[in-house]
Amino acid sequence: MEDLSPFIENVNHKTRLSSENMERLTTAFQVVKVKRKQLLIQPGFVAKYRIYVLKGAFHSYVIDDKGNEHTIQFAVEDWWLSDYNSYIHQTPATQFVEALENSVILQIDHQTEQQLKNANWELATLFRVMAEHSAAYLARRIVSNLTQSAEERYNEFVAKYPVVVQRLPQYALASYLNMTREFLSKIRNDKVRKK
Amino acid sequence: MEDLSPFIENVNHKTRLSSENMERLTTAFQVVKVKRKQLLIQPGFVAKYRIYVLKGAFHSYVIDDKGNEHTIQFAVEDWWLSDYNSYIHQTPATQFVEALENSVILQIDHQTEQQLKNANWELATLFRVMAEHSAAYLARRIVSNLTQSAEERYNEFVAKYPVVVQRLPQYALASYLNMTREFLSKIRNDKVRKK
DNA sequence: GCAGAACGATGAACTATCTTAAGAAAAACG
DNA sequence: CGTTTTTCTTAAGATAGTTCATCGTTCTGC
Repeated sequence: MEDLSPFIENVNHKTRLSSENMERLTTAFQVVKVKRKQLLIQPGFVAKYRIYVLKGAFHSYVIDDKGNEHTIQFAVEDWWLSDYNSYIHQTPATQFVEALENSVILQIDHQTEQQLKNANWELATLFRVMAEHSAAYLARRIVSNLTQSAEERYNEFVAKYPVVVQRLPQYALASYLNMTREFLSKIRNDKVRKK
Repeated sequence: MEDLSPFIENVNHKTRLSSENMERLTTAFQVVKVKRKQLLIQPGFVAKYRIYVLKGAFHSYVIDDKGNEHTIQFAVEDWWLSDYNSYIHQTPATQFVEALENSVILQIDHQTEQQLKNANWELATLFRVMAEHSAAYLARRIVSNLTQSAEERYNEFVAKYPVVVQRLPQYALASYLNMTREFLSKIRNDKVRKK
């Protein structure tokens, strides 16, 4: 049996739910174990699930015309993840969502989410707040990509998520920060030498 | 008297409202005329309003440490705009929102929006759908910034918003596409010569 | 615990994009 | 309208970031 308390706290932090509604919500999610390298979402298929990470790490990425992989999003414990375009609009995904470690997730499928939102005020509010927070977060990320140099973006990420950095493969972090793995390697090393 | 029909259609396209609720919604917005160069939102002040453009054009931008302006977002007729981080979380803004032309907007203040969302199911749904669409849109934009070259980003923008391009100052478009005005100028000219 | 694969470091050559500067064109506004 | 201000173009030199190729290291699955 998995411990759902991080999930419950995460949700209550967005909007306080009555215990019946929390019960409704948690039973709407399934616990799923996922092996490293396993794909949860693939281009061409509609993203059926919204995912919450109980344990482990994921990244979502696209592959461009030249065959290069670009990490769009990370998720470790207590983070949410999907291909939002695909999930929200129920259109075919363009992203891969892949486990970076053996992981345990909670997932809710789109149809169940719709039912909850239509049937229940508090739960509708929860999903609204989640969408608002996502939008605000993505807007911040766009600003940082528009205004900062590669090195500044790296420094910001390290400052914000010092623990996460340790767990991510460097090539994935590099492409998330919009630079090559080689250049990230150089940045890190220049930093060490300066000391 | 302004014609609100584009606004009404825009809203109904997101979620169908009963006529009473549409009435509630429209009366919650104020019509405001704005002169070119006028600022609707400024860094340091909390963004009080969510803005819908009835007529005219706007851009939001930040100014970085070196004094360079970066356009984050455009809005012409039938688009929505704010500093979402500031508006959603009611924290001080980091962006300017400036009129590029003499314009007419509809605006709703944060408190009124909260009241509508708390009092009314349909209207809460509307704002949820808006947030979901914003998040999905911003996610697409991040992907395009991560995977495309400067020229590809420009081509995509022209293909998507051919009319809008005509109306925007080139310096604003350049910074929105994450390049210098000079480089955008070069791209456009190379294109003409190739013909 | 070992073999094979995946990952990270390094350096040299290269290129996309930026910077600076100055003049030309266009637009704003009295 | 005319003039003042803003925006756009051009071009040369500079640089942040990429590409490619290679090698050592670290995982990882069996």
